[in-house]
Amino acid sequence: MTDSHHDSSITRAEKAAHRRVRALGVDLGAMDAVANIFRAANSIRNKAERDLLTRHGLSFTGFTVLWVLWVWGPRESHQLAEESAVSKSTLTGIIKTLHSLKLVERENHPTDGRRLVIKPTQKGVRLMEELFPKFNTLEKEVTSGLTKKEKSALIKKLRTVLHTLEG
Amino acid sequence: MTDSHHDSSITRAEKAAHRRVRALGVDLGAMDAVANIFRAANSIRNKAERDLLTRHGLSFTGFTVLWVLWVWGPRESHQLAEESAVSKSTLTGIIKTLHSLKLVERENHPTDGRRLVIKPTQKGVRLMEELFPKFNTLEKEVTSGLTKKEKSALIKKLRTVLHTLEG
DNA sequence: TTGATTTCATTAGGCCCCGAACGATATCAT
DNA sequence: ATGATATCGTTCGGGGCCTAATGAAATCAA
Repeated sequence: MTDSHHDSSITRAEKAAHRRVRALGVDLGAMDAVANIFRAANSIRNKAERDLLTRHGLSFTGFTVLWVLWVWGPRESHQLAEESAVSKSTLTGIIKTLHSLKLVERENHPTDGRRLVIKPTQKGVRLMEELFPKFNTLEKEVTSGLTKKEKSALIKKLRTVLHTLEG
Repeated sequence: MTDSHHDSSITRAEKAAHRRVRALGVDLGAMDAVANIFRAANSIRNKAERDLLTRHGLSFTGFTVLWVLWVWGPRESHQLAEESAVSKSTLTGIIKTLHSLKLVERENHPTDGRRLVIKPTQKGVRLMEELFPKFNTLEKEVTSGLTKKEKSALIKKLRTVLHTLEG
């Protein structure tokens, strides 16, 4: 049906949406692009939680925060919130959960009594060393329908969207 | 730096992540593809809630559910949950919220006492007729860095990911 | 130095989100 | 017909998620 060997055909939901909005002068390309970004993100998140994270008591966001700590090392709370793309109050709750799992520690800032430094524990580091390769395997699986070149093209387009949003 | 006129350069966060996992034999293309899908979805969701939905008392998911009802017409509860990509128990809460806003009605199924039919109210339909064009404008904005052809290519690749996940 | 302002993390309140357990209804077997 | 099974939506318990309000600590002003 297409010139590709991958299955990328339109879904029933998309067809119905097109029918509904056809008369409204809508940009269907923009609509489908955004809708499919959400569908893909939801699907991948659910799969990761189901197949990998829930058994360790981790939510996807908890995993993300621990990942950021693993990549960047100990961080102050507000930096960690920003790099994890959650609010400070959300982070308070996440850190509480991760702390109860003994995956992170809180330390007082050496000179500023208001600030908090979060660092991964040895257990947290070990968990990421175990989990991250498995997570990457999952990432490989869900993108296995795309060639290396196609993945690069996808990444580039998504970055363009992000730069548009930030600019 | 690239052959494109759009800004799609790598971010500081991506560079740090690459440094951290370089030695682990990881598929960076798969990693960046998935990470950027999440970043894009989060950014667009936040923007839509902030600029458009919160003032109407709608969450992004509430908007999605109302959108599904608008596109498909009255739906049984379990269908609506599936098409909105939320669990049944989540839908119960969403419907409660939408009902308190007088945007949807619940009706008993004509022959099966267990089932529930959800339908948008006139107010719900009017709100979608007002909101959807604005939402599409936002969709156009966030994808304005891409040509029509690039949008098609993006859509196609995301559908491939979704078909891989479902298959 | 001490009062006002700023900048931190946390709490409070409200909704979203899930799986598991629950009650009600429908269906199937016998 | 009636007991067992399956299928609905809801409730419950526990987090995630936000903004606004709060309280503690640092800084600035005079």
